[in-house]
Amino acid sequence: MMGKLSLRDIAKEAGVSVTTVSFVLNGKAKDNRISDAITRKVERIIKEKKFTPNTFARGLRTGKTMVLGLMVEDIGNFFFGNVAKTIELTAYQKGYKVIFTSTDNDEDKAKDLLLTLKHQQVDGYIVTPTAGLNKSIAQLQKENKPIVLFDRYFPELDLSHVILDNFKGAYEITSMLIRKGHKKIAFITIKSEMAQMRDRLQGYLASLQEHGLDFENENLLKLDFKVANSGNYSEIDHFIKKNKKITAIFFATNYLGILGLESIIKNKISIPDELAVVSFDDHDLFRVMKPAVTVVAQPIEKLANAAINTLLYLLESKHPETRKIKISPQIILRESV
Amino acid sequence: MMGKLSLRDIAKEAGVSVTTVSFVLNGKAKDNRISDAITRKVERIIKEKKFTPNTFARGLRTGKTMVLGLMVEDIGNFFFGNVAKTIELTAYQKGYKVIFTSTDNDEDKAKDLLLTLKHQQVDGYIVTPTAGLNKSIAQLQKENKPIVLFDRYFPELDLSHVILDNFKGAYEITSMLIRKGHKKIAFITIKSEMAQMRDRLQGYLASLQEHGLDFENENLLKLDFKVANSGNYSEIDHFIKKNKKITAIFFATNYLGILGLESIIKNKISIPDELAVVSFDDHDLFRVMKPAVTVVAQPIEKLANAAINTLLYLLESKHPETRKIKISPQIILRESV
DNA sequence: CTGAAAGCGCTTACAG
DNA sequence: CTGAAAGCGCTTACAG
Repeated sequence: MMGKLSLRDIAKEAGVSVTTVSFVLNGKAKDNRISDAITRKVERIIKEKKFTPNTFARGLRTGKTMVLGLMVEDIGNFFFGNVAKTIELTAYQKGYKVIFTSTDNDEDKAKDLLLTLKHQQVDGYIVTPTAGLNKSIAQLQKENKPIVLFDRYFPELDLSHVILDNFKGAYEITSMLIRKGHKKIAFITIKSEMAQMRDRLQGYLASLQEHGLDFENENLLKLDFKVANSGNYSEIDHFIKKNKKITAIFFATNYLGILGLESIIKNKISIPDELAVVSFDDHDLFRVMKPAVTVVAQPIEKLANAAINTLLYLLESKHPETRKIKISPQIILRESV
Repeated sequence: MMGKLSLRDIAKEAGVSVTTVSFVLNGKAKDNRISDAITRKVERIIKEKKFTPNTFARGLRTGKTMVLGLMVEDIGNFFFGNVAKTIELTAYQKGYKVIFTSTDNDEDKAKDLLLTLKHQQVDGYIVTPTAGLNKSIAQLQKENKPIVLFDRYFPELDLSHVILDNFKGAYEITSMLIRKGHKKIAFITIKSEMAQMRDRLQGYLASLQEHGLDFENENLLKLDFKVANSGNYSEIDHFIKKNKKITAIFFATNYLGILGLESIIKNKISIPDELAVVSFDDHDLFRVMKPAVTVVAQPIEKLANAAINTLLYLLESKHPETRKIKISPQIILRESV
């Protein structure tokens, strides 16, 4: 009795053809000059019977699936989990479903997942790319699939993307440290070719230069991380013990910051008196701990909504243009500086 | 050129009928006595052309969608985010896609989302129910939809579920505190009728009783929380300041624990010397902070895999039986006791 | 202002 | 051992 209704049933009930019902259902009644009286009658019956059209018949016919594919690094982490949540919400309001996958920053896995999404015939993609994914993405682009890169992008591809203004965030927080009198500011980051990590480093360097400070190579630590939290604590610990001259440390990601804090606490270095600490990306820990840590925060909802709205634009526009969006980060001042 | 292939194209290429191709595709070649030679030829062509059958045509025809609906409290939090990730992975390996939704513990939203999932015609459900969702769930059950409740359940419904053994976790960690000599143990929880919160309280009470300790009402705090992190810090702060006699606090959820730690740190109470602290649910913060916090952890992968495997069993079995699974929690001893 | 009918790409009962 | 054909429930170009 439930879910077994078809257009034909509604048509019979209303005494009209399935064509008419279909037009009403799709808001094309006006365009096809269906009379108001009939439109209203059909609408009433649809409501009464709680009729919802069969997704598969519709998908088969139109080639549209109303499903979007979301590929993130790790749906289990705070940032991407909340991004997914926001995207899902907005997508649902527009009638789209979202299926998601986690790459764990593994290039081969990411390539596979992209193919899987393609086989699902998703209508559009929001992708947090791994390194090396540019070819697969370019292929998808060639097939005219609407696609939005998120959090990272490939400078060489002319594709819509939504990213944080990493340069600006790093620049501003470094400048803030300098204004507070710090001259020896360490920067701890990961070895990565991805644009967002490069931009953070550039922001740090630009701020030093602009303020007439020399960059000292011994103040830069580049760690070998494949995945967030895979981390090796001892290198950071060693670096902190060795570099007694630095008065401030800027961690380029939150998991680096957490590792660093572990080391700083263990070495009984007092924050912020002996050492000021700032980090990219907010985290519960930074907010709750004493002293709380100053961060460059990513406005999650803003980023997520920019991504889904860009994708919806690409889907709905006949001749869409590439949109490249940079969201300004938000500096949250806390007690660690 | 891509994705435009149909059964007919493969059939033409192989010089057989679409029927034959369909049988091969669905592993029914043997049953229908298709010759090995032809089977292999068709398989080769399918592979060469990278043919994948149209999901919608298949769904329309079979009524199966190969999509599962996952409804959690909040995909953005650590626990549910990682549950979703594990479920997604196992489901994909079995050829199912997963669409997810977050209820934010809002009963009306949950009801709505359940209907939405139904309209998507998902093949099965994994649901973290909110209070008051029993009727909607019962309705779904009446329609013979495979459904697994997760994290919480309705004692009055005979439905498959996968939950943590909350009673056992609370009982064991309370007993551990008592063995360490604590006699005044506070329990801070939320006002909730859901079984899992009740079981935690019961575990705490049972342990006190078993060890000959009287339950004292002033040691129990029940807070009015609708959603995780909506929290009102001042009540906890007030409770901690007021109850000077307690030597240990057991927080019934991790967000309560985090709020509590904020208060304890602010009041400069020393852990574990003046006050031992334990919490239900692990969290990054509990692991990293000094002193690290002892917790009753939920084995996320075990829980998630039990849920998806139960659902797959319900989907694949002709006459499935209800499965009610309790997973044992894991006590992680850290420095806070 | 409205309807009859083709066709999207599958699966499967039936016929041989 | 294999194929012709119906039908799942829609959308829409076409005819009136």
